[in-house]
This record gives sequence, C-alpha cells and structure tokens, in this order.
Amino acid sequence: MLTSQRQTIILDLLRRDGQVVAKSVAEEFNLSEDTIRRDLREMSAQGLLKRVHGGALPLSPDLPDFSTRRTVSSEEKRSLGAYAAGMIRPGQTIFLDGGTTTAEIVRHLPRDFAFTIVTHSPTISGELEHHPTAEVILIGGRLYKHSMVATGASAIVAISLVRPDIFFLGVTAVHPAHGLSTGDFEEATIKRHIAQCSVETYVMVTEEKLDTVSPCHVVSLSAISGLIVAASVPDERLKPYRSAGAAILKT
Amino acid sequence: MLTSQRQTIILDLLRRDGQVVAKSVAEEFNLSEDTIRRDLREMSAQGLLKRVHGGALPLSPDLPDFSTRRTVSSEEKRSLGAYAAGMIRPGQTIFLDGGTTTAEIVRHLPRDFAFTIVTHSPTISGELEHHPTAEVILIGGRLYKHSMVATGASAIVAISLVRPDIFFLGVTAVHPAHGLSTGDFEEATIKRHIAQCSVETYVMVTEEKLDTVSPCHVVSLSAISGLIVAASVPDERLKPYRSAGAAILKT
DNA sequence: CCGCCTCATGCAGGAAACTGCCCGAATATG
DNA sequence: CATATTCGGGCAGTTTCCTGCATGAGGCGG
Repeated sequence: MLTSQRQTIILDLLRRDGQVVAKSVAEEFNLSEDTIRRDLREMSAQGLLKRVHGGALPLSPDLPDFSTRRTVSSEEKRSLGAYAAGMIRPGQTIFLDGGTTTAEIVRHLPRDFAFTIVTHSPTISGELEHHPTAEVILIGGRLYKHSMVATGASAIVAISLVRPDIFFLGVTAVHPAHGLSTGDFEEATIKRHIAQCSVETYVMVTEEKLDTVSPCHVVSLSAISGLIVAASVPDERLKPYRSAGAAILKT
Repeated sequence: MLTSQRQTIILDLLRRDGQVVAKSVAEEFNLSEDTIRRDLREMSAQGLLKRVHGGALPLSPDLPDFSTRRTVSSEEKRSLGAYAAGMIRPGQTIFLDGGTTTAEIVRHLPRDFAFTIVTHSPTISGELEHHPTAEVILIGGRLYKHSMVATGASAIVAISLVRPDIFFLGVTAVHPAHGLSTGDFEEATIKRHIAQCSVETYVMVTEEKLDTVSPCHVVSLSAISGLIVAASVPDERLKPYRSAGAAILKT
C-alpha cells in the first residue's frame, strides 16, 4: 500500500460517507492512527479536505439533501432501516409506526414493485409523497404532537379495518423480562392494537435501547415475530432475549 | 459522530425548525445536555446563532420561511392566509383543506388561544407540529399523492363525525356561473362533503383563479359563506361574483 | 558489498480537545 | 415567593493530537 494510494482512497471514503474518522480508517488499513493523522494533516495542507478533531470532513459542506437526511440517522439506524425494507415483498401491506427509527425504513423502501404502506404518522406519509409505487393509507385521529402520530378511539377503529402483513414497531425500550415499552400510555395502547391486527410484528432496536424499560408496557417479547438489531451488537447482549423466546434478526 | 459535524447539524435543525432545544437535541444525539450547551455557547460566540434560555434561535429572526420556500408563496397568498387566520375565534373548530393556499393559513394561526384544526392533509398537520395551542385532528384514508390529502370512503366517514365552525376550502378555479371547481373527481367529492358538514365555508382565491373553470365541480357560489380575495383585486372583476350571490371579504 | 541517505512508519510523552458529572447561580413558571 | 429548569464554571477521565525520536526498508554511489 503506497502512501499516495492510501490518500486517494481516503478522499473516496470522504466523498462516499461525508466524513472520515481517523481511528476507523487506521483500523481499515491496519496502520497506526498516527500515519492516518499524518495523511489527513498533509491533505488538509493541500486543501483537499477539512481537518477536524477526530477525523476530517469534505470542504464543500455537503449536498443539500444530504444534511437533512443525515440529521438524525446514525449508521446503525440506517442499516436497520435498509434491512427492514428488504423484508418487504411485492403486494404486501406494511404498517409503519411513527418515530425516527421507522422513518429510516421509508428511505430504503423498494421502488421496483408495488406494496401498501399504512401509517398513523403524517410525517411518514409525507416522506412517501414522491415514492413511485407505494400506495399509502393514512390512519386518522387526534394528533399526539410529541411523537406526531394519530391517536384516540377513531385511530383504533381505523386500524382495526386493516390487516397488515408486517408491522414495523418502534419503541423506546426493550428488556428481556419487561418486553417492549414506550413513554406514553395512549401511544402504547395504539402500538399494542396495531400489533394485534398484524400478521407479523418486527421491532427495530438500536443498541442503546437494549436492557432498558420505559413507563408504559406495549407487548411482551413473546408477542412479536422478531427483533431487528445491527450486526455490530455482540451476541452476548442478545442472549437473554433469545432465552426469552424472541427471534433475533441481525443486519 | 464528529464534534464539528454535530454543530453543522445543529445549524441545520435551526434552519429547519427555527429553533433548537438543548434537551431534545441532546436526546437525539445521545449525548449529555452539557455537551450540547457547550456547542451552543461556542456557536453563539462564533456568531452562528443566538443563545437563549433552553436552547438557541437563528440570528435573523426568520429567514424567508424554510417551509414556505418550496411553495413559493406570493405576497397575495400570504395576505389571504393572514386574513383567514384572523377570522378564527377561541375554541372554534377549523377544517383546513389541503393545498398551498390553505397551508398559508397555518403560518399565521393565532398562538395566544386554543382552537382545533381538522385536516385530511398530512402536510398541513406536519406544519402544525410545533404550534403551541392547536389541537389537531387528522382525517385518515387512502392518500391521494398528487395533492397529498386523504380520500376515499373512510375519509368521508371520518369527516362526517366532525362539525367544523369554519371550513377553509381550496380550489383551483372560481367562476361566476360554474362556481368552484378542481382537477380531481374524488377530491371534489371530498371537498363538497366537508362543506356540507361545516357551519361556514370560505374560499381563499388568488386573482389568477378568478373566471376560470376546472373539470370537476365542487359546489356553487351560493353554497359558500364567502370568497376571500386580496385587497389589490379590482372591484370590477368581483362584480359578477357579488351578483351571483357570493359574499366577498377583502383583506 | 558497504555506507549513507531518504522516507514511511510506529512509539512515547506531553498538550489539547472532548465529554460527562457536579454544584452554586441564574432564570423561568405558577 | 416557591419550585423546577437551565446555565456556567470547574474537575476528572478519556480520547485525540502533535512533536520528537527510533526503526527498518529501500535507493544510490562508492
């Protein structure tokens, strides 16, 4: 591996990801961080990138939609979203919960076949405006502004009328004994109801949600079809969940 | 997550929402509030934002609305929106149609008293996320993507259950003889139904819509409470509408 | 072949940056 | 006025950065 070659690759990484982290690049090349840092320093002096603490950023701030897309989604959430979207088959009806985690699914939805998305989140439905093949069913009701989803009796009634093939549930906490929970009572009730109406229910779980509990119980682990977790999560942490009867899907 | 990256994202959030709250940003990034506060302090020192208790605000009081940008709201629409919003009284229930004209009302809604907004447009409801006093009822149904409103039988049923004090109707064409019309048949049906369920119906009309006709009839002029037009429109053009029995409200 | 030079690399140690926690003060809220 | 947040500064632990130095691999002339 030649030095200049390595620097070209670093620039590629920068273009692709919008950032480079000295530590992870060093790991990737199996070199010391010092070497990478030297590279970054040098390239910064040549005006090829902008050096920042921890790594480097491109000189041009980013593509316009890149920043909005990036705002909330971590790499982990992105991989979960892509995996979940990959589970969808032509013609299926999918219920998408509200929240940033499930919103990530929308950005990876297939565009080469037709399916139906049901959601009680105006935010989610808004993101689907320009999707070419998705039929969208919006569930109405009283809008709970904190998480921007429709709630109340009318939402429950409307949900009862659909039978989704898959429900992608979003929660704030997952625990081996206490199951899935969230912060608002009304929301928890709605989520539970959707799960009951759906053939399968999957939960996207970022690592920091594991082994935590929120005030309002949604459903137990045995009631769902599986947890979707990032491949980077160690098996050790997932063991209690397997024991509790939950299927684990790793991205 | 690099520190400098986080700060640019905070600026994005600021542009998008017009404010940032230290606590919620901290949650979003999974970092302590201290760190976010430090960021805000630092950026404030750099003159990138204005630090306030609880979070930060953009320096320029309100740059030409981020949300407005995509709709290119003219001065005319803005004045119509402000006038319509001024008609709302405390405790009333208001039905907002979809479309860019009625969206302009949202931006001028009073913030010093409570009222209820009913809408079948996820876009409209999305804009109300940060409104402090508005209770929002979302009407669900099959999403008609072209104009981003819920349609279909279930929407009709849901609409029947409310009785708004005022319906702000949006149409594409207004004509003295042919009344109000729009481009889609299903949408026209929905609009007619909402008008029937409402105590009063007002239509915001920009000048270029006058004396035009679209394919699908909504209601006749006699069925509505009044047209809202900009003060700049000459009385001469409005005469036929007065003759047809329509009340005219000038901004 | 040998000595010398250059250069990339890794390592050590001190400096700087980042982050979380804590506490007394300042600020909202009712 | 009482209470709850939020703020700012200070402290400690960790990470990242930079400088200087040693090593080792090549290149080159003698």
